[in-house]
Amino acid sequence: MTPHQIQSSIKDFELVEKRRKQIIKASIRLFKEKGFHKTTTREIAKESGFSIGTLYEYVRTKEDVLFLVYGAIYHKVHERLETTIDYKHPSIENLIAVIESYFRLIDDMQEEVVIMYQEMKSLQETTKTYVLEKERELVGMLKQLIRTCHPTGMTEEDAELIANNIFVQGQMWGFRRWALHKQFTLEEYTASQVHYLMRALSIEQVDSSSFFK
Amino acid sequence: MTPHQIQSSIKDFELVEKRRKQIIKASIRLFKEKGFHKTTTREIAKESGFSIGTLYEYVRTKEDVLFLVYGAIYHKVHERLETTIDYKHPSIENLIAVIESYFRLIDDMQEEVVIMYQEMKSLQETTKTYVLEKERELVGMLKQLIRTCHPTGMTEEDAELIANNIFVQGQMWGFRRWALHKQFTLEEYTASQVHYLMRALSIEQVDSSSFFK
Amino acid sequence: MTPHQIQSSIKDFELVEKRRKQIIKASIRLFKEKGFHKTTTREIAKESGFSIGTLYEYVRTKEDVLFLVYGAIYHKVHERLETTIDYKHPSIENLIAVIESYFRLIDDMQEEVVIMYQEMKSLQETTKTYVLEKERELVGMLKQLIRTCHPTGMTEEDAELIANNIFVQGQMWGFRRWALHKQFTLEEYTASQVHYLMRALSIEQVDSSSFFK
Amino acid sequence: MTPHQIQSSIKDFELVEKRRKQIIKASIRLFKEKGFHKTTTREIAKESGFSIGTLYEYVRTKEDVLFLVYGAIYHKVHERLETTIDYKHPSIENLIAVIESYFRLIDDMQEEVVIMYQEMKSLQETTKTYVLEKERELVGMLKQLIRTCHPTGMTEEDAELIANNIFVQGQMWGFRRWALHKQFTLEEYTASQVHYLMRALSIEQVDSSSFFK
DNA sequence: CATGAATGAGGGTTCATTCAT
DNA sequence: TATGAATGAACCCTCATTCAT
Repeated sequence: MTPHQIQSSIKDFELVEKRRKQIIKASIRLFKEKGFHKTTTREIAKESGFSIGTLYEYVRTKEDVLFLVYGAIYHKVHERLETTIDYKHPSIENLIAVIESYFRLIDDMQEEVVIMYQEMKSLQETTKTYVLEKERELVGMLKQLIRTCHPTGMTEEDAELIANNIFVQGQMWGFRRWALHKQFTLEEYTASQVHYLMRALSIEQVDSSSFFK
Repeated sequence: MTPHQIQSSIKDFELVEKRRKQIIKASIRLFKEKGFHKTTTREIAKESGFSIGTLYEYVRTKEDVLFLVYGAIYHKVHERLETTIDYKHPSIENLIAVIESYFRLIDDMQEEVVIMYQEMKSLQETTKTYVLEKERELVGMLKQLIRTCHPTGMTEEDAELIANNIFVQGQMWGFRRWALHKQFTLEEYTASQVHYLMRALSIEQVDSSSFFK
Repeated sequence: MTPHQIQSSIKDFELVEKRRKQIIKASIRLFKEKGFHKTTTREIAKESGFSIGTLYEYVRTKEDVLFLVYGAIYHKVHERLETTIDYKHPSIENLIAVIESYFRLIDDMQEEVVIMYQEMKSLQETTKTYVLEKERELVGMLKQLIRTCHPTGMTEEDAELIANNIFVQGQMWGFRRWALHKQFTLEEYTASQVHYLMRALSIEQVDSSSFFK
Repeated sequence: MTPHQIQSSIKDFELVEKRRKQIIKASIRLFKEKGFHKTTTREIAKESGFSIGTLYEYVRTKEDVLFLVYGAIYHKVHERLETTIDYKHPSIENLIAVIESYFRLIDDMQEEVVIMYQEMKSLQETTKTYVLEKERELVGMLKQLIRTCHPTGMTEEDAELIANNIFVQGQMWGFRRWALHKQFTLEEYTASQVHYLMRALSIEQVDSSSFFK
């Protein structure tokens, strides 16, 4: 199941898209503030700019709303990775660029990241499966890049671990900002993590990024 | 505010302790299964072995229960770090031992970790403050060890980052097990993370741990 | 008020008739299956072959639909009695023929009968009045026939009672089929009821009907 | 499933009985007036004399309430038949007495009878099965009496038919009172139906009942 | 101290009806 | 005439919390 398959009684496809965007935007705003459970469907409807009845024309259940939000977040991340990864000429430089770009995206979406981690238990099995699938896909993209760009090659497992580390370090910036933001700007955080990553990968750090000189 | 300050109408302090232990145990079992929100106070009372009325003699609100659970979890982690860290003779070997020990604890408490991440938004401000305080304390312990054991010294910031990384990598083992457990045993995971950490810290890996040879 | 007086915003009378026939047909199908209350206006519109908006061009409220259905059912029964009753030469034979014919109609309309009995409470006062009026009219037709065909005459009350009995026995075949259809075919049921009726009326049963020999 | 098996979260069995009696009484009052569907659970609670929350301590769903009502009605009828039927000395006189007694009961419970017929479609399969089962049982009691008391014996089918007729004629007095009560008192109605029944059974009417002389 | 019956605010969802296009 | 998106009152049910026993 994907977010696009959520049933709606509205026939006009473009309208569905438009309204769902409204719903997603409103929901993120609300979920950030109060969490999924404490947000009522009425609030979602109101913040979306229409009535409760209308909300339920575009969504079957409250959980659908959460699913829509997940879908939107993953879509954003996927898009970002997709456009930044240089599949044709994988390189350490590209890996670094991808990390920077990914961290910057997370910085923009800080709260969304928090939502993702907090509400997974609220999903039913089918939707949870989809979400995990999506996560795996994203991590897979990083992993692939790591393997192909590493000069001496890496085992599947090592690449998996590093990819997960990078992925989570990105999210960390979102969900542990109370711990990190006092000491780091985004740029510093990124630079440091990249720095340690390069060392971990035993790669001579080059001046590839604008952050190092 | 600390968990011990939660008000109870019962005078007998030991009884309070005993009952709260029952509550915590029961709650963790239930929260693991269905999450905090979908668990009812009635269920908590029943699983704890007494009536709903009695539950409310030892706790003022449902949130208190969550707070009690958080307190118990932090206590466990704190205790573990406390007993493993060798304050008198900090060393890389000790750091590795601490990491191993911490990861092993997380492995035992996998679900508890999930609970922590999922329900923070449910906490009210005062309790949330306490929880973050506690986290900072735990990360601080790691940070301190890292700084003191590093041969050439580290900046405050670098130590903070590394400590956070380690802390989160531990939790990762709990909340991303669907991604990691297929490829790694706990031992492999620990070994790999330690391996990369050592490289990141530019430390010649020694056979200090039972996991390396 | 009669079903024909239900207001419609459409001017074209023939179109109104046509659309209402569609509505009635669709509604009966749906009411049979799920009852009036559990059938939604949207479903009625869809099953009728047009949009919800269109439905409301031909009907003012959901209750109007029910009223339309009642009207159609009564019309059918009325028509049947009308064409079978021999007003000019009332006779026991004709009474029997009418009963047979009526029972056969009920057999065809089993579910419609059920609908009638189950949803009367849903009607508002004005429509309920109409429905009861209609019932009285139908029973009156039977009653008239009974009085005129009885050799020795009957009191008003006795005829009323017998007419009601016959009327209800017909409906019984519809709404108690779970009890009756196991033991009787329609023919057997009719024959038996007629048989006992004749005895009750102290009439020597003749071979008037195809069912007796 | 029987009404007694409806789950309740209340442990005190006697209290459950008491509260359910209140619910049944209140519900009958309301269902009579507005029908099952137009009666809200809040109204039931209020009329029962307690809060909506309390209602749901004694009943799981609104349908349970309907089921409780059915159960109560059947219980009454069953009890009446049970105490009136003379199993040891079945006789025409006893049959007549039973009919009189049954009709009188129906007269007392007129509205309840209406409820029964109108809301069956609202029952889910399991409860519907129970209800039909109960009906069969009641009709079966009448049938048995008819067979055993008839001087020359009757076929199974004939007894079934007559029993159903009697049963439905009783109910008729309840649900067609708009048609019958103008012309008959209960006593007259009973007398007439018994009169025709005796003729139908070819039994010389005796002065067995107080209604004939 | 323990019990569990009672409470009622509030939540998710439905659906008859309207009205601009 | 026909459409279908929009509306919001109202429904059923849950569950944290209280309090008399």
